[in-house]
Amino acid sequence: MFRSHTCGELRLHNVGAGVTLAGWVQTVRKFGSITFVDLRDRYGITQLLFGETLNEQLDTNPLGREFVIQVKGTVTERSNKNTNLSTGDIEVTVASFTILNKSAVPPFTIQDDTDGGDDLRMKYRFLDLRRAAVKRNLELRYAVNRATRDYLHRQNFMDIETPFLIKSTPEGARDFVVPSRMNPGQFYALPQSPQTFKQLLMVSGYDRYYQIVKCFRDEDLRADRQPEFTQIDCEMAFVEQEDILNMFEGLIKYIFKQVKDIDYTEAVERMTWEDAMWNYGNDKPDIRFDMKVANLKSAFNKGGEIAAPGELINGAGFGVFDNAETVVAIAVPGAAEYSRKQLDELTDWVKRPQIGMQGLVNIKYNLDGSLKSSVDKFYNEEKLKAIAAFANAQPGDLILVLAGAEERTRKAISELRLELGERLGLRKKDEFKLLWVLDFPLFEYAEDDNRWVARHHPFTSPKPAQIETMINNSPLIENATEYLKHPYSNIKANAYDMVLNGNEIGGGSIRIYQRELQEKMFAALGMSEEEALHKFGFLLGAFEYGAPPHGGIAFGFDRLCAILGGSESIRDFIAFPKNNSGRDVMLDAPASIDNKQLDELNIKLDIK
RNA sequence: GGAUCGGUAGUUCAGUUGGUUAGAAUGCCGCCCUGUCACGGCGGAGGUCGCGGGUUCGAGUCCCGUCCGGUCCGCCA
Repeated sequence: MFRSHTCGELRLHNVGAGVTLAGWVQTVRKFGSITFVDLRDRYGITQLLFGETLNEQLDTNPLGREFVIQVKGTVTERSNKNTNLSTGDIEVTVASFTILNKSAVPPFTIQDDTDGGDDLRMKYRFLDLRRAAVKRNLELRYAVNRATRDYLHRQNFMDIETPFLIKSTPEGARDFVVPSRMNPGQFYALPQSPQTFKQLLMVSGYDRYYQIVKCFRDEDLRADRQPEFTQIDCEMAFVEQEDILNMFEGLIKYIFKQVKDIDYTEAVERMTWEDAMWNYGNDKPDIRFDMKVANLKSAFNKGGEIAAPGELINGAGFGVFDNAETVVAIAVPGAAEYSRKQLDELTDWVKRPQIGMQGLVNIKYNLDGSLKSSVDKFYNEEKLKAIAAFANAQPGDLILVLAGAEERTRKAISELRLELGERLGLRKKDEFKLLWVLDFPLFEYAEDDNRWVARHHPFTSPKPAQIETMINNSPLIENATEYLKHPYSNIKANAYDMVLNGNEIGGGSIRIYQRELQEKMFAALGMSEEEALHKFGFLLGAFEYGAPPHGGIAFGFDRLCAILGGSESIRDFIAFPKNNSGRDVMLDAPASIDNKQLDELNIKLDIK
């Protein structure tokens, strides 16, 4: 028997018991003739006491950090207890020990507050994983996994595996490709998601499917993006959007309860995509705090008069806002006291190339009701007051105004809102706020190709009332600059995103299930009939054999875990993640392969 | 594809306007220590300042190039 107990389970009631423990040496503390050793395994730490009789043996077989040892001894009550340790009431007085394996000195300390940098920890990930902090993340991940399976199983969902070696469909993200040795010159693609397979499963009658599954996308990475990542992929037949929303807010609430012991009893808020963009400048707003975006453009008319709040007047503003396509503002609560330096710093912040604004106008709405702005020469106090009213500002608030091109400005004010929310401590890590964003546009205009692309994916169904609009209008865009006037711009999709604290954690749609409509959709995306058949003939064919109405959703599993764990980076929640450049620094992958392999695959390299 | 920050001891970092022998903490090694748990005390070893080139009497420091890493923009149906 290697061990009778783990290093996390011995308590006072075990005192007197003879035990055998095995684990890693965390620390050695020597005091002349006695030595304390903290023994660590997955379950915890137990203090070992090596008495005088073992001194000679310790001298000839010294213990170092991360040595793997086995000890036999007796559980004894400590004279000095350690309240920071679950096993802190006891220690094991060692009778004999065996070094099972030695360890080189680890390149960083195996502690919560390790001295190792990210790069080093990734290179020695197997050591990093020994740290309790990382272990807790993986435990949380497993808890989310278990809760998900538990809930979906009880709702009659069936886990069905779908293939990883599939066909490339160059719509959307870049595919990872795998050469086929048996089919020279041909390649598999790794799935960006099991999308078409789960739809085929619906046609096959497996009306509730799920899979916690790896997906692959060959795009540039971020702290919250990996080339291979995990989705909770779900699909249901015979459902409407409402059924999906209910089923999956149930799932998330169940996960909250099981993993975080949070009773999320209130209904998940819902918001249309247009409202999200209008009020937050963002399709995934963080609604833990208010600070809504005020659209000042509507506050001015051509003559420079200011309209009453709520009264919409189209036309340009005046002064510094002349010619601006969009003028937006946020009222930052209690920030009227910001110093000149702080305001300058904020101005620099929005001028960074990542934000790309020309400048930032500020209006201080002082507690005494007076107003002071960076544009006093353009606006008298009365007008500033009207702006403040438009921005829903209270005395003590700082109103920040951005002006410029619609898309960029809206994105910038959204970033500014999040930044100030962060600085004011309004984005609390332990507060969780869910949101459904609904009614996304079906199409997006792709400037580069002058054509429509599916905003979600090409299997998403339009709102039923707008199917006619799609069928009866040609997708051709006569005048690229006026694509917004094309009827397709206004078609909304049966698509929905679930947003948690400003992060998109899941998205899905009610799918198209009739061949004709699906063909029409491919055509709308500029695909020829031939092309559509070549790429998606199998799906179109399947739709001819009794495809049921269906829809689904996919959650970003890694990201969900990271948010529940209070972290920005999903890497901390993946056992063996890749770095920023898609490299596994431990394996040193990707790597070149030898010529024999290349020959077998009929591949010749021509590296530029 | 682009922006930006960083690369100095095993590790995390400091290093002034370019100026004598490049420091701290921690880790490591040795000695001492019977109640520690971030143990403590004394001593010691440890450096191609990422790499290449340039400016200079002199470069860790300035310039150019390059490699590696972080963050972000583009991209991610």
